[in-house]
Amino acid sequence: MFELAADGLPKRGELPAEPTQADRFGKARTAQSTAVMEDYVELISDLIGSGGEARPTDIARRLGVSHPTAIKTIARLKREGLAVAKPYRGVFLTEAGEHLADRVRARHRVVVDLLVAVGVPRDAAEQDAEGIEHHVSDATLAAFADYLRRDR
Amino acid sequence: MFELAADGLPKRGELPAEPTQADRFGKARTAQSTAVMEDYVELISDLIGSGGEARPTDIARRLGVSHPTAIKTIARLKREGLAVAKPYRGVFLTEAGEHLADRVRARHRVVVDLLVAVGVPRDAAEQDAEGIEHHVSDATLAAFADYLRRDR
DNA sequence: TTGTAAATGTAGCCAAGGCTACATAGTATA
DNA sequence: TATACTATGTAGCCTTGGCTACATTTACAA
Ligand SMILES: [Mn+2]
Ligand SMILES: [Mn+2]
Ligand SMILES: [Mn+2]
Ligand SMILES: [Mn+2]
Repeated sequence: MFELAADGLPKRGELPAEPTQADRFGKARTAQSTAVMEDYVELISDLIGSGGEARPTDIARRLGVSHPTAIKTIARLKREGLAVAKPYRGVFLTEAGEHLADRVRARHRVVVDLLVAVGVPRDAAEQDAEGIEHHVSDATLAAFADYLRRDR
Repeated sequence: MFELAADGLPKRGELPAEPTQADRFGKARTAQSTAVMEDYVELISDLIGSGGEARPTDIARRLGVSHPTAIKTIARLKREGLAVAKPYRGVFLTEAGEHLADRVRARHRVVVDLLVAVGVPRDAAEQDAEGIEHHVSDATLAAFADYLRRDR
């Protein structure tokens, strides 16, 4: 079974060898696994930025999930070093969490703007961006930003 | 708790009332839950279309997952009426599965083309499309197609 | 201050989608 | 045909991210 890439085509020789279809699917799965945490840190940052505090109940309502679900995901954020929270006090972001929130928010905005710029109706753009954003790589994000700069 | 939308803004009165942030997150989660099945039916259709048969081992290798994982997901496809398979025979798509595969394949192509058209490098476009495609609504897809028609 | 409502937390369940280890069935070859 | 390799299937485990039901804590108002 050597000398055959996963898509069935013969390898052309030396490495690095272009990414296989399996690589692409794997990366898409990885991106997906970070999507929930990205939405949480973005939302927590927004809540703190506007109202002052991010309570689990508010987070749950805004995300449309039950409060135990929100609490469990917040526990994961803490485990991963993105947030801190003490019982009955609000949730706060660590430095790492803030940085992630900033990047996620910027990317969200660029994705919506790009969609609108190519003609997607505002509502659909807002809706679809919520999922699309988590699969936009740095290279694609840069291309989107370039396009928007050229376009306007 | 009446008269307040989930984002804290007062409702303007009659229905339908614009989608809340919670609605958007919810729909993004729904889209995600269909992503794996979409990739499977597209791949099964491709394998049958080119080689003639879609064996669980080939499916697993192309997706970059273990074969038990592939078999379990194929079982789900059968449960949902998208595929049929008998032990030690290949996997086949039902009418519904074929239709889904056709739509998914078309959408995949449009997404890649759109990304390339706005300036995303080919590699990044191929990669990111694998995740993005599952979050592109019909409205957005139509806008993409329009853009491509205008553009070229 | 005391009583109630809201917020928070805990326990325990589920399905999806991963995995490894092992068993069985088919296929090809010596 | 006997044997070995490959493909398929099964069992059992894990994590994520949902949920409901119930317990506890806090905040607020009477
Ligand atoms: Mn999102
Ligand atoms: Mn977002
Ligand atoms: Mn895909
Ligand atoms: Mn695809």
